[in-house]
Amino acid sequence: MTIDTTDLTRRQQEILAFIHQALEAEGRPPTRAEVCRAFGFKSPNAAESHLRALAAKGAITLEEGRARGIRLPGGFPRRSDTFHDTGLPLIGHVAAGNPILAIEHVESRHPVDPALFSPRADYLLRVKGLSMRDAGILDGDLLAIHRTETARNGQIVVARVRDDVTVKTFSARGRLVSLLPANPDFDPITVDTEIEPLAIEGLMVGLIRNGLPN
Amino acid sequence: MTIDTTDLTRRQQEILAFIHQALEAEGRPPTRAEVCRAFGFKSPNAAESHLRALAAKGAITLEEGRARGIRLPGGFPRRSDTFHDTGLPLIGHVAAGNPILAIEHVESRHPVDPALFSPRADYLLRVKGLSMRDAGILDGDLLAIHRTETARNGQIVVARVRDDVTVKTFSARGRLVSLLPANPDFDPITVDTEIEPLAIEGLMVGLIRNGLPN
DNA sequence: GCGCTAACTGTATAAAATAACAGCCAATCA
DNA sequence: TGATTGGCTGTTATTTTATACAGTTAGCGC
Repeated sequence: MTIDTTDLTRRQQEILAFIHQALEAEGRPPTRAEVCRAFGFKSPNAAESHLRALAAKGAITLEEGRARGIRLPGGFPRRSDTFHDTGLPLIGHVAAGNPILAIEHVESRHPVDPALFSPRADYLLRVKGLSMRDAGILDGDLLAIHRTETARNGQIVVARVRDDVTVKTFSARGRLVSLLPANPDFDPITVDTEIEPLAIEGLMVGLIRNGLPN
Repeated sequence: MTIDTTDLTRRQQEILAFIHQALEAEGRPPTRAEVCRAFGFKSPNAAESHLRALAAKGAITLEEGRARGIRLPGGFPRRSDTFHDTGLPLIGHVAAGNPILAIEHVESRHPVDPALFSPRADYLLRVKGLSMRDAGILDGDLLAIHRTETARNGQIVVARVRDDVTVKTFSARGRLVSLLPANPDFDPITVDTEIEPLAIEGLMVGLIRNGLPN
């Protein structure tokens, strides 16, 4: 019994791909809220109706009343095949307001083993600018990012503040969170998390630079 | 890196086994309530305290405030063996006087596609020290090296001077060759090539950093 | 234009799940 | 003997998550 994905809409295919990716990266299915965050939906019902549609077409099954009750028919995919032949997705231009992992943003795939990094890398992000220069992160570098929503002080994170995505050093003191650049030419960003939302998109777990020095 | 299960109690091992089993069978970690049902506990706190104990011993990690937030450390089942034959050799301690690519020095192999870099990488070299800090090369980084014996000014090279191997920026003026650090705390090395032999071992074509900052 | 569907926003609420607090009992160890 | 630890019961507050209901907008076929 195979799934016929030809009758899935483009968007539904993206949602399905995200579910696979979440299973791969997190080891468990996403919640409705996590789907919303990934795609930038503002209503949980957007995710809900997509999941219903996928379930109606047999692409997934939904367990009623259970947290993370999304299941893939034919069992849980082997943790290896999905990324193995394809490598890590390189996320390109992260346009403001857009979900970081939307398929449209996958610029290419790089033949890098996610297990090269620990915790494992979920995707690559191309750095623009020199705001983390003194941390050895230069313009054009690829950052290996592990998807997570929590961070500890001193870790370098991908953070989203009001539809703006940046890479900075994380530093929290109570409800105040500072995003520190590693370059005196740039100013820290401080956010009161009870006033402005701050979302951690991921944790830098590695770096890849390719090319000769300019 | 394996988890030392010898310091887990019998009951804790049973709980851990159940978590593995749930992940295998359901494709997601169990909730406290599901642990209770599986073991016949009448209080969710029974499961909670077992999970806390397992987390304290490093057998699992717990994500705070997340449904089914149990994770197995190290991401998931390791499969670093896959790329073993295909990856790039990582050259360890480059003993003075020895050819850099002697088999004895191959510390390990890293699952990296040589074609990720251009020109293609032939091996990886682990950087020691901070003499190239301002070029974004930090202590512990892996440099992707393309074997060549020639270099142009401004390129970062692996050079051997009198049985000493270093990574520096190449700069030639006539018969004088300077190896320039990218850190004001270090001094350039200048060599008169008609007096002292200087050998270029290779050209830096990329960089890989894995691990969290600090 | 009309009905239909996909793809959402926005609001609300109940159920599921986490996580804290206060205990009890038996075994082990100093 | 007292202190500590593992392994639980019982209760409850709070957060997370699922899911229902009521809309909006845009495109597509007729």
